[in-house]
Amino acid sequence: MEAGATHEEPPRPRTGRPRADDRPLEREPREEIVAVASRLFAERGVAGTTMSEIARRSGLRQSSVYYYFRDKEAILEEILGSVNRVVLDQLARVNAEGGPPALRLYRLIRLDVLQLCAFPYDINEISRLSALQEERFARFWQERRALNRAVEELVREGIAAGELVDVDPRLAALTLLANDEATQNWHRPVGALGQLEDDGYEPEQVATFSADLAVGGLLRERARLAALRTEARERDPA
Amino acid sequence: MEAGATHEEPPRPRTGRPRADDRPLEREPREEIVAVASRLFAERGVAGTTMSEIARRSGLRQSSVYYYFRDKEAILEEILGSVNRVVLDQLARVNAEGGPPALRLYRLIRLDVLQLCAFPYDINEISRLSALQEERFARFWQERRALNRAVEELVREGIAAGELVDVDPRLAALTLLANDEATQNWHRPVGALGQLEDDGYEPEQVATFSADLAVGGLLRERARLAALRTEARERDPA
DNA sequence: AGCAGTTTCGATGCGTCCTTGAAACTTCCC
DNA sequence: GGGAAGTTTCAAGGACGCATCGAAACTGCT
Repeated sequence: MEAGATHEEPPRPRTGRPRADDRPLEREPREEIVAVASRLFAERGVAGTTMSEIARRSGLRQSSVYYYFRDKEAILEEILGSVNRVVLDQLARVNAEGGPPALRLYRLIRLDVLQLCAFPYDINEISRLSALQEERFARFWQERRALNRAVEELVREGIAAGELVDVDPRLAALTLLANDEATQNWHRPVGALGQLEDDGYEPEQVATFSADLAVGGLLRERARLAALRTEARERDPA
Repeated sequence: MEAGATHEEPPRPRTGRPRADDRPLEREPREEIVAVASRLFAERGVAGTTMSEIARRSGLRQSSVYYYFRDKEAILEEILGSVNRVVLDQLARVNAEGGPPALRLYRLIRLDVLQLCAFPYDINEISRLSALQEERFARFWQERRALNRAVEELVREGIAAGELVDVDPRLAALTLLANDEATQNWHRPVGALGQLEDDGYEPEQVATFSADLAVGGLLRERARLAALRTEARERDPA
């Protein structure tokens, strides 16, 4: 992990008892488990995903997963640890680059939806689970609240600058972020909401449309929207 | 149930073995179960709700629930049977009353959000569950698709009439309805997303804001929005 | 060769929940 | 009063999934 050897690492023999399932492993077992679990959680929900299944798809036996994670929720914790971080980082970057609030808001929404399409999760179920174990998911909620405050501030700035119509910034932030989370409900790479014949819209289309709708609904001069869209796409290519 | 006696029905002695829990029952056991389950499903999810808990809150023992419903999902089926029906009925009424497409769209969104705030459910979990048993939830999805098509048509009309900007009606319908379902993610009468300090916005505020944002984002002349809002509120008082 | 460290396995205990079946207690009607 | 029908309870049967434990199978070093 320290020097060189970034490509074509020769499959150095792993220490420890060999697996019963002898598929060659592509990445670190821990990462593999997280990737597999992430997908399954989104597809079937946390409650609906068994440790057996996670193990099976990771090329392990059920009990071996416990070598890497204390329990199922430890896996979830790891997944949730990065979800909001990514968006918060993007936000920081967008704010650092500057530009009018409306543009920054547009960019953030678009990026948020793209991120959620790539790593979907059911905010609702997360919420229910974390209600049971507040401490364990404290960080997730803390970052989620930070995101809310940031969007709130963005809206506030936009109003002050005369770019956006006069709305309640807090209510707007809550609604905008909830809408982002909703998008992935029906636009899922796999499985869910398959009942909805969603015609396979690409994440890019979905993200752009969501941003258009949201910012379009807040902008005083709708004519500016096209310019915002163009600039956002240029600055944040997929 | 046939004639008169709509108020102050004397608690006519029920036939059958008396309950261990001797609270007087306010409504038909079946209805009581549905009401209780509906609340619990929204609060903890279907998977997270036990038949024991449903029974307990309905004043019954666990196994007695099976006298009324074959299994847990039969209760869910009953709940989902009405969820979309209500909105579809409202839509039919709105369309019958006529008026410009933008107004009808505004009214529908507002009513939809109000309905979802009153009877929240996790569309995501429903989707996962129904994927496992397609037939049982066929009606729900059928009606959900009808709703999608109706909104699509509304948007199409609005564009044709020159009221709305030129968007993909299908993508718009999917997004708008998903957004409605999102609102209840954070605006819950009880429990969920409590981590989000949502300042107790009233359903009316939430619904109006959602409709403002959505229709505002589609309307060519944003100046018309205030009038639409006023008229919608008059025609559909809470 | 042998010991230490690492990774995995198989078996098992435990708890939880769903579901069923037979019996108990009630009112209703003949 | 007695049988029929309706409603509920108690008790028990399964199924299933989480989590733990001790042992097994490997590498690497001495």
